[in-house]
Amino acid sequence: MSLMLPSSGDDASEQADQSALLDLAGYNIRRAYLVIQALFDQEMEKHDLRQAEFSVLSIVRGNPGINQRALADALAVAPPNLATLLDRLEARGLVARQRSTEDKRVQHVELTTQGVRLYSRALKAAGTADAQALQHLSEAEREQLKTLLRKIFVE
Amino acid sequence: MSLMLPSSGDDASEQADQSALLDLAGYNIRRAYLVIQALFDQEMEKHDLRQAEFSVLSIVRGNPGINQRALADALAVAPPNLATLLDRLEARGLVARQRSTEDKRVQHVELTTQGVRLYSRALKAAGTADAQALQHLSEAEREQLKTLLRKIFVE
DNA sequence: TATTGTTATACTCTATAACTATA
DNA sequence: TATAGTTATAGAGTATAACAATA
Repeated sequence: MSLMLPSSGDDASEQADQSALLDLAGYNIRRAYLVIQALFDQEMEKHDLRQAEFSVLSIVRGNPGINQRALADALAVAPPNLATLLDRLEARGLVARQRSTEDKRVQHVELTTQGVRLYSRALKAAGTADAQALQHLSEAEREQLKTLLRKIFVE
Repeated sequence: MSLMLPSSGDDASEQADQSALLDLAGYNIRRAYLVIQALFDQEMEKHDLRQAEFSVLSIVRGNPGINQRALADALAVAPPNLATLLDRLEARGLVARQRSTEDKRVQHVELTTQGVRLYSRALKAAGTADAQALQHLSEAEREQLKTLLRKIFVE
């Protein structure tokens, strides 16, 4: 369609040829990531949660009493950034930090009752964003997509 | 393996349960994106190119004389950010901006000879990063992955 | 000495407002 | 009035160094 463009590319209504980039898996992943990220953010905004905050709630929900080190590892977040993340979530009454009695350097993190409630609603919202992003894929295709993606990030 | 953890999550060698997040396509895409992005950056570093700069070179290579407006649209980059991107690439002698004679507001962008040469090498490097990220996928799986991803970002 | 968590800081990306020059 | 491109700036996200408390 935009093959053999004359060397002038004036027409703004003309779409640029992206075939070289579309051959790269990395570019396709990035483009899909941007779409689903936007849908996700739109849903999470309703709960005043950012991506990283939702991930914190999710890991803590599935691993009550996890310490900050393990939490930072699971999230691939640097410890200083986790500290400020938790500051905000704690100030909102969604998580609680408790100093370990066995090793006083360690802090255990838990969801508060309010945190559990918000996470439950946020998880539904995340599912909604997912469903929107995947609306053109069959159930089998959705499973296959996840399977293929995991082959990239699981060692 | 980490199912039914006791409510203490002390052991730092223990991996946190991420099953709730792994059910979400968005999380799988993000994790895969982070992996391929790291490999890509590592390859591009050899050519002193950032992701956005590589994309600029690629679009301009396939659309010589494209104007900045169309280029910004294709890249999903805000015009102010494209301006500084092009400043750097132009200062390095990789692209050239030429004011249109028909509409003096418009600038056409082209690769210089040096830009073509660098892009050619960078494209190979991008392929290398791609191959590393996809090393556990068969050729058929790689094609299917791209097909599935495009169903997400093509409207 | 090494580790957990914190503070402070810096760098990159991205987004917006305000400007210019042209149309 | 609207558009192409620019400058300046502000906000996220991310990364590192230096520190305090504890082991």
